[in-house]
Amino acid sequence: MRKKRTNDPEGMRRRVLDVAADSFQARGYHASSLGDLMAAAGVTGGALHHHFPTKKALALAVIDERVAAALLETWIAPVRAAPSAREGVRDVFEAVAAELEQQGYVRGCPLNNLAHELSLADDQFRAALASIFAGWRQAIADKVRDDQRTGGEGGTDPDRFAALTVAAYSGAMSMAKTAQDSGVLRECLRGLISLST
Amino acid sequence: MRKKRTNDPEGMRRRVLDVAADSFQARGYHASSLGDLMAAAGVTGGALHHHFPTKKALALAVIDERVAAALLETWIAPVRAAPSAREGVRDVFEAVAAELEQQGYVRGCPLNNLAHELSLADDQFRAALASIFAGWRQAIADKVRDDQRTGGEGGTDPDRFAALTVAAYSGAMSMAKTAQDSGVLRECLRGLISLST
DNA sequence: TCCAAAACAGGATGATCATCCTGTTTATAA
DNA sequence: TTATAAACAGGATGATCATCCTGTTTTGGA
Repeated sequence: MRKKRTNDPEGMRRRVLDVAADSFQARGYHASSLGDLMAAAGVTGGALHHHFPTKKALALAVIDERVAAALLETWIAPVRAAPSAREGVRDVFEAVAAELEQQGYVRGCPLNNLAHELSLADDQFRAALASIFAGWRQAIADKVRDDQRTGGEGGTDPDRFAALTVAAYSGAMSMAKTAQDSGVLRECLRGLISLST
Repeated sequence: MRKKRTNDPEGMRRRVLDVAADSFQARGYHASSLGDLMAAAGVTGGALHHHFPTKKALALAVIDERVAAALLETWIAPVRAAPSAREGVRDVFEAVAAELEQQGYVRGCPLNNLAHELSLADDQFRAALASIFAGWRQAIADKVRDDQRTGGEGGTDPDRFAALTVAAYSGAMSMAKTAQDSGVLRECLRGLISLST
């Protein structure tokens, strides 16, 4: 019997973060036990504790590295790349709605899920989540300002539009998750569009 | 030493529900231990178990009796009593914002807080919360239809307006809670109004 | 008055969970 | 090669928690 082991700190860290991000979104922070995460990731207690000394440290890493990245990928980057803020917002709503429809269930927005459970519990959690919200809003507002500089988009207040968009999306996802029906997303998008044209 | 005790089933049930509703909103369902609730309500384990056999039963009672009642009081009744749907919505937003400003902190919307934590965990929770959301939207949509019947309110789609309003409010409260700043509520309200006039 | 059921008391129990601790193995740099 | 730290293993521990159980008191009806 040969003994073999290959140390792979980055890979192990990544696997734990993958499993934790998934479980936190599906079951929430408190309902996700470290034992479950260890089993799901195929990681021992010692390894987990080495990379993340506490559960809180793990959650902060999930927020900083996974939740922020997910928002960048599904919202911020597409809006920046879109021809206009309004078109970008519409496309993201529709893309998310389409994805939810084909997967058949709604787990909600990772940012909102964690924000509700953690922002009152711990100020470090709160601050980390708040800064992601702020970056989200700013990306949309900046895009509106860009549109205004290059001719389009009349007198829309960029910050108001951004706040309303983020709020409408977050709230729509809340309802979609609770009803397990992504139709609300499209309904809210139509409301946003029909009001602003 | 005289022994005295006055049975007060309704009062005891009410006190437990008060404490539980408060704690569920402030700390969430999982982070609220029955021991804490017992201490805060001044109730023994036997009494608690007599009125609510399980923690889940307690939470369902909180949802059905307290969360639903809170929404009726702060949203549905004011909107129904308002001269128009739009004015009702605006007044509620402003009333809530004013209340949050004077109390100095934001605990979020009880319905949304519980919806995020519980709707994926248990289908009975999910269904109870979803029906409250549905009633909320319907009350607003009905008010719009009333307005249209009595002359006002042009071609606004009642269901779209209701969905957008509830989503915007829920999402704005999410952000306000995470940022601990009620300003977002007013910002979103301005966005809603400026788009719809 | 008497009795059965409801209301309440308070401790027991077993399971769960996050953290910690003591080792062992692998990588790195001198 | 060797020393040192990082990476990993796996069990121990103590605390917490929801539920249950046995017993006592109160209440309302017969």
